[in-house]
Amino acid sequence: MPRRRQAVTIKHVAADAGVSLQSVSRVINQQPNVREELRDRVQASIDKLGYVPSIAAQRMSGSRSYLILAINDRERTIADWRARQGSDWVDQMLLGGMLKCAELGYRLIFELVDTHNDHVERELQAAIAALQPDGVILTPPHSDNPLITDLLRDQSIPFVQIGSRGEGGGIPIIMGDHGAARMATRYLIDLGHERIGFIAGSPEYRLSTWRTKGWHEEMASEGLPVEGLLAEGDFTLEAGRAAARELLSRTSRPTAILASSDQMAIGAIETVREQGLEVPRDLSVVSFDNTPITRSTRPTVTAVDQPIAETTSRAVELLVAAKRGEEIPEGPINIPVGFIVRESTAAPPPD
Amino acid sequence: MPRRRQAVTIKHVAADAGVSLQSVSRVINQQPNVREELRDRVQASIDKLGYVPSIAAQRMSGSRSYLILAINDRERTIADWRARQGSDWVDQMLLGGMLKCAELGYRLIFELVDTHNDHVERELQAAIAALQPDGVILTPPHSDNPLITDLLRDQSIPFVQIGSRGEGGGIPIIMGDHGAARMATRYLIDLGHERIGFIAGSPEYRLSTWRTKGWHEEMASEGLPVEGLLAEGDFTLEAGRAAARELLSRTSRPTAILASSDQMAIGAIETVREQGLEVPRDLSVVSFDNTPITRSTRPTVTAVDQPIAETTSRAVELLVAAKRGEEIPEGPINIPVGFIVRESTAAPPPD
DNA sequence: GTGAAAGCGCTAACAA
DNA sequence: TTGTTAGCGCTTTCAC
Repeated sequence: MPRRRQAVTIKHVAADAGVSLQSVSRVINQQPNVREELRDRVQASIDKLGYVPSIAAQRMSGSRSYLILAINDRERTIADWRARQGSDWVDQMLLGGMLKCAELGYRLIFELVDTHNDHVERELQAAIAALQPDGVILTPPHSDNPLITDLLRDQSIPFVQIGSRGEGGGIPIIMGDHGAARMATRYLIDLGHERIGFIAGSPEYRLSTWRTKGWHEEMASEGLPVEGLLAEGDFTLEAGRAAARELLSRTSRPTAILASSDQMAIGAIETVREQGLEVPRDLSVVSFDNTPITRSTRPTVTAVDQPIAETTSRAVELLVAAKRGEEIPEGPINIPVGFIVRESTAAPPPD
Repeated sequence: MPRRRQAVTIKHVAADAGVSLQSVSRVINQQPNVREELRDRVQASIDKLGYVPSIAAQRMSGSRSYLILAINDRERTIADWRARQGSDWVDQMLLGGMLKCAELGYRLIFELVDTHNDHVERELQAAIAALQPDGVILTPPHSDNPLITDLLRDQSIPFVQIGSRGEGGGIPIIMGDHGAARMATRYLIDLGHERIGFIAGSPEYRLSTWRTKGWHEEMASEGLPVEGLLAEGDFTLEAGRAAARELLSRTSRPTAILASSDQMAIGAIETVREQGLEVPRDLSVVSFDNTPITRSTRPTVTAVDQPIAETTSRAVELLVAAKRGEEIPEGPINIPVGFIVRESTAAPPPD
């Protein structure tokens, strides 16, 4: 392989425009103190030669790499990809993140990091050392991992903590989990349900607690009981089945179930069906996530929509703003969720 | 923002091990002419200090960037992401590509490029100039775009053409479209079908032609007619509906339909149903792709499985091998497809 | 087998 | 407002 050099460098542009390297650099970086005439001349040369700065070189000398690193949990992500069950979390992150990055002249690099590894830090550190990103986007369950947040804070790399209230020193963004759980519970209450079961997600994810709390509060606000109506799962289909079996075995069985993931909701629906009941006639089901599968099952599933694309887009914006030294709003940023009513919910059966 | 420097550089390692920068570089790059004793000593320092080379610096001086660029069609990809219909093409590419890259010490960068743009070259050129990738993975419909292949060839950047027979000068990889279409057609013939309709994909994709040819040949091999049994679509659900309407309007209506995408198959199923027919009782349907949705519709869809992850994985291997100057096999590499039988196929109805 | 020197493309700091 | 200088971290010569 021949050693490949940049086809058009800043030198070519400088020569073509008859100015110094510095002036070209200033134009590229939209810095002040450049006369308009000179700026135009340089820009013309850039366009003419089709010059694009090498991010490697920019990173080498300057303080920016124009790279944003988005971190996801390796095990879980690969499992989702392999399962091919239509979880589009990654796609939605790319949708929001890549487009916003492109808009701002950045590039999104997607990385997998293993939470359940003693070497989380080493792994992350390696990615950081290799890429020198200008910012990092953390997703659950990494968002609140102190090994990770400490590392980033120590190196003063701006980072966003998605699904975190922000104890780690990063910029916290949440997708209204608490409010969403209340909203979904309220929807079921308004349909006439009184015994509403809740299948929580794994406690490793903070949002699990927030959602549980939201459900709990909304129930309490109506004076409805929650005793025996809470089960826990790990977001998987199988967990949904098990949790549903548990909830249905109670003497006073729920007429509705709110599940912390689409997969758990679908597992629950299957279990309900196995017990000779019908959704939504005998029991309503609402899920969290709103992945594509909610639209193709029978019945289709009423779901809380996680605004992942918008959240990631916002995350990129915030990181770039932080890098530029702009003001970042105080406190967790809350991206409002959606609620999509489909076929899996109805009024409870008459007693 | 403070100017952030590499925490541990090659200098630190060199100092720690008491050798020259050069020797450290040689160890990192596994070059010959290093005594084992020295190699071990350097490696120990690397591990101790947690040193990871900066790819920016590597790229600056050397000939490698350790970056592989995967190019997808912008418009189509974003439309898929927005539609949230569960297409997991991107995920499968990442699954195969990222894991193989990680294994080989590379990094996969995912990029979107607009085919229907006069500036394809500019866009691609910009990505190349900015990132200086060691290799590029082209996916349809980019794979055979001469604007793109010429550009890459001129710059002697190794590239893989997925879904191409390789006229562009890159490494061609195909996912057995021709054989897969024959196989699927054969499956239907063996079930007893004689009038098998085919919904082709848009001709912009070469694989559309290959599949059509495969179907045609298999039909011919049995002496079965194809007249009035071919319709064309653009892979979308709506196109599937339209194509199915067309096929069903023919005097001698098919008893089975082979569609070039899952979405078109589902569109076809909906149309079939609207006409008062039932799948698979009155008409069988087979699709190409095997995206998650095939498993959650009613009936579930029998499908040709596109081995996207494996293909991408292989693509990365080949690019790295090419970069190393290793021998690349002649002729298109064919990754075998799978065939998943589900509920949408059965014997044809009695006359 | 090992080390020293030059330079990749760009920007920060300073000088003019 | 503009240009000059000195590196960034690494690899490629080319000496030894």
